[in-house]
Amino acid sequence: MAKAKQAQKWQRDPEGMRLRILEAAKQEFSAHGLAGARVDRIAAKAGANKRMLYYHVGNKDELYLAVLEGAYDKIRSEERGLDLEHLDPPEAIRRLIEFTWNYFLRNPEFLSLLQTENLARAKHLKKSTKVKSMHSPFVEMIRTVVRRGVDSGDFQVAVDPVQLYISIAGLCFFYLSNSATLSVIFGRDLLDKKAKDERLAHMVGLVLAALTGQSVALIEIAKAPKSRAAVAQTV
Amino acid sequence: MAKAKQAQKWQRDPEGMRLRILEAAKQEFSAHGLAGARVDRIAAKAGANKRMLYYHVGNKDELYLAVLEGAYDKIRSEERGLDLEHLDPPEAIRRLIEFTWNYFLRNPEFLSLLQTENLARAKHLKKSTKVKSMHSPFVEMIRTVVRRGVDSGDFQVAVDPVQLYISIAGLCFFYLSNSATLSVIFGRDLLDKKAKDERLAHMVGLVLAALTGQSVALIEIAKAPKSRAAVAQTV
DNA sequence: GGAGAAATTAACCCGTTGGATAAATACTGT
DNA sequence: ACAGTATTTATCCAACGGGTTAATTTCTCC
Repeated sequence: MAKAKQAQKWQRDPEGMRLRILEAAKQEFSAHGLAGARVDRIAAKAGANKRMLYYHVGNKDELYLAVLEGAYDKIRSEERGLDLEHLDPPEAIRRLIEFTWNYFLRNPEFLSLLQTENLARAKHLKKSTKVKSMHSPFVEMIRTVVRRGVDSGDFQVAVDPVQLYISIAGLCFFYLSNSATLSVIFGRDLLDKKAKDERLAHMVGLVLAALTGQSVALIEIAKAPKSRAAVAQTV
Repeated sequence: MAKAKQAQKWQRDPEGMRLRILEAAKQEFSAHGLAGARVDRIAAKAGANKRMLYYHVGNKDELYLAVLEGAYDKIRSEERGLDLEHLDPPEAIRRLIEFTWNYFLRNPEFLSLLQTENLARAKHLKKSTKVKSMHSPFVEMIRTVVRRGVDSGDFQVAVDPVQLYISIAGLCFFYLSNSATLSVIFGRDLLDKKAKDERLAHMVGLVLAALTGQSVALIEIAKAPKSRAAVAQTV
């Protein structure tokens, strides 16, 4: 048995163990939801023992909350790196949409976790002390962009930054988190490369057109020849 | 015990029983998800016996699928009554948004069910033969509206009806289905009357502005008199 | 009014699951 | 090298949950 050798690899490594547990838990919770998640599977996936979860993190609920907090922590910290301040307003909005879209694409477990937590009506999140304090300065970042856009004349109207953010997140989130049922309903694969490119173009066009009033590059549906066209068309 | 009397009320009523079971199951599944739902609770809520579920519908999965199909059936049939054909395009879009928004508000279990099913990557829905055939002529309805809008000059650009529908649904869906976590994050109650009114106005403004290019009535944040600032300002 | 089918109930079965107990093993400082 | 602590493992179990078996009641139609 190579067991001995393997075991050696991470014997007595509390930090690493905790991380592996959280990672495995993230996978499990996002794949099966809170009730569907199996503690033993998490343990197995983490190369650990069930008892370890309780030792290092706590019971199932605490484990779940830890995963959730970690997920929020991650996106908030990436958001902080966006520095929309130095872009001209329309470009800043475009970048915000692209970031959100790509983040959701890169982190599908994040979407699942949010869905799971919302099905529970945020019961667990409400208990979190950490998350509340994260209240990212993100909203202010957006508010500033909007204000600058209005001042410069790029935007025709001042939008509530929270509404705008929810709209952008919603456009991205719904498409991705519901792609499974939508694909069945509409009979198209919404996750192939072409479809995703089109979606991004559509969203950027929609939001920018609404803000600037220029339907330039609005919605690209005027499909071109064979290429993914998807491009817009100035009207 | 009034038990005897009560029991009399719906003794031997297969149709009614099936309906009560499905209704109870809808509640349970939307409240707890598939894995979290408890067959016994459904039975109790339906005023039935656990065995009855298996007798009338089948096992837990079949029950779940039946609920899901019922939910889709309901929204599709209501959608058919929209007759957007007789409205001028911008008005038709406004009505579509309002319908979607109100339907989601009136049927929160529908949102939960969709979330649940998407967490399962539509595993069950794919097995449904019924749902696929429902592929509502809804998309065509929207396509027609868009085409008319372009022809009349109301809309500046032709949008893919599926993208448009997903955008509208997404704007409504995300706000409502994620209101629990969003409320925590942003520290506002997103479900009070005022917030909901603002949201509807925002969405209508956003979509219509994008389509027509008229930012008129874009984002209505130009709230009235005494209400708490946060208001917009037409620029 | 009674035979047979349909509907309903009560009781049980048995694998699973979250969690707990206690023992073993590795590491630390002295 | 040894006492004490931190980490890990091997088992156990009581509760629960989905599903089944078999008996009971109610209806229907003759």
